Amino acid sequence: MQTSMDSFQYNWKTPNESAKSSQREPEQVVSAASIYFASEEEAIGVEQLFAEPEYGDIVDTLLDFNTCAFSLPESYIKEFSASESVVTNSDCDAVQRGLSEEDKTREKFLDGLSNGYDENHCSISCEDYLLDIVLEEETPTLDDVTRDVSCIGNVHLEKKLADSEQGNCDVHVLKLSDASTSSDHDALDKFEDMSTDKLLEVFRKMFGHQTSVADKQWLESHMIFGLENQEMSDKNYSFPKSSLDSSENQGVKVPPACQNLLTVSTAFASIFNFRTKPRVQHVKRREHIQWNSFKCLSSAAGEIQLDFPDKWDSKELAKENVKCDGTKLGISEQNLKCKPSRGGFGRRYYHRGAKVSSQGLGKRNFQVGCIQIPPGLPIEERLIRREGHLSKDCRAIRAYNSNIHSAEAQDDPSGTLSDQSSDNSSEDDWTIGSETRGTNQDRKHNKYWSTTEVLKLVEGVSKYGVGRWSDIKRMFFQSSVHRSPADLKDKWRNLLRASCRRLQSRRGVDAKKKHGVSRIPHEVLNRVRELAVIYPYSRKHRTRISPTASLASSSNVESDSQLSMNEQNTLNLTY
DNA sequence: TTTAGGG
DNA sequence: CCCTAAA
Repeated sequence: MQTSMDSFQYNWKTPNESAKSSQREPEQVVSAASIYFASEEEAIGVEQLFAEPEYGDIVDTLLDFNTCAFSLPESYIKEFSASESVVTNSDCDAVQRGLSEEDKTREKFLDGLSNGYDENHCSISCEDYLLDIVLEEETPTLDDVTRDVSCIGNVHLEKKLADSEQGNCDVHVLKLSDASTSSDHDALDKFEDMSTDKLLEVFRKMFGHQTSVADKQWLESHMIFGLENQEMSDKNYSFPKSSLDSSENQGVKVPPACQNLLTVSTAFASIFNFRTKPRVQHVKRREHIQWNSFKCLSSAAGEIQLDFPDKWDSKELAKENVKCDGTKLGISEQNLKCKPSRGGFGRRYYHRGAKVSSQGLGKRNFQVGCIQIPPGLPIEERLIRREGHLSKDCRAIRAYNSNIHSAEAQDDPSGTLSDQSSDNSSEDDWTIGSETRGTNQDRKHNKYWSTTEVLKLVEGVSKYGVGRWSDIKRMFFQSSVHRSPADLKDKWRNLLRASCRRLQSRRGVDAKKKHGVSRIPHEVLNRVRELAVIYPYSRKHRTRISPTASLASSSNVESDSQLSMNEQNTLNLTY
């Protein structure tokens, strides 16, 4: 059986020793590691842990070594646990004896260290600790243990043969600071005078618990350090002057080198105190679809700092949110956008930082976030239908539903509608306007206005006047679900513009006629103009029209006379 | 909810 | 057609 040490990546033993020990008694190669705590707090934490009754048995033998092992990956821990690694030079059997018995206890001990403890944190602490460990390949002399002051900011791990005559028992001394050695020569001298047994006894009195570690050096170091910690606590964590090598250390200031020690010791303290260090909470930026929620949250909270994407405009969204298209995944587009970033028709995306008004979202309370609709699940349009006018959300949902039922008609079921027979003729000559424009499925319908519809609109305006779009809709477009009062208004405005354009530039109109864009009969346009005179659209609109109209009238006498003539006709017209 | 008006 | 402010 190989020694556990051999598998340890750090070469705890010199090759010589390793060979020696494996030659002799491979299974009895033992190592002991001692930890010198750099602060009293840490030492107390360990002491308290050791004082736990259930751990009392293993404390004496496994404690220090487990401390090291715990800093290692689990595999190492297992290996360490498997090998009864801590043996005193005085009693190697004790460990073996206790091991089988204390196996469970030790596991519990190790579990306890990590129990309720964030694994990451633990490993981080251990990593930090390990990073600071510097192993010495050379076998230090006895003097090194006592004199060596490696305050280079690193833990100095010294491997030492505690007793060359009992070479099968290694003692690894893990020093966190040199404070113990150089400064307290007095104490050290005292301890040196003691016999090992005496030291053991003193140690037990000092620390209040039993230990089977009978290595003299180990005992001395621990006791000296204990004394030092006492001193250190009195000085409020300022290191003893002597402990800080040559440079004088004044007051509370801790030299950088020793800050490292504190770091290390903190790692230990946190482990032994079962305390979790406060961890930095990272706010991860999530998918774009949820980003708006984050944004609103942040604005609500006011303090949360988020990593906003640099680019949050239409193009990025269009690229990255393809899957988020409301028509594809049932996510209402309205919830993805806040403010128009580009004009025109078609899909629009919104700049960051804009507000979403409740109006834009309809009645429902989808202020932020998105509507997740399970695929394949149709949505009840009626729930959000408003009086023949489909809300935007409803339209998006309709588009979604129409995707599901591909064969379904574009019109709504119309079961709620009263009469449809009246304008069958007008619906015949609808032309789908945007079919050539790509997939603008989120638009309402893209149906060009037919001539009959325009006539109906003119009729309605002549009857109700301009502005009573709801009435006109109710009277003349009752069955036309796709024509909302707003649509009528818009169409009227367009008609008005068209009529003015015609006066303004005959060439432009002709060109448009060539392209088939305008198929509105002249008579209709003239009639529109008449009505515009009778029913002023609005002051703003008039001011916009009037200059052109006056211009047209001045340049074109015929149209002017025509206008007056039409005015006359208007009075006689009965629709 | 409807209308006006900007886009 | 869409969107929003205002009524």
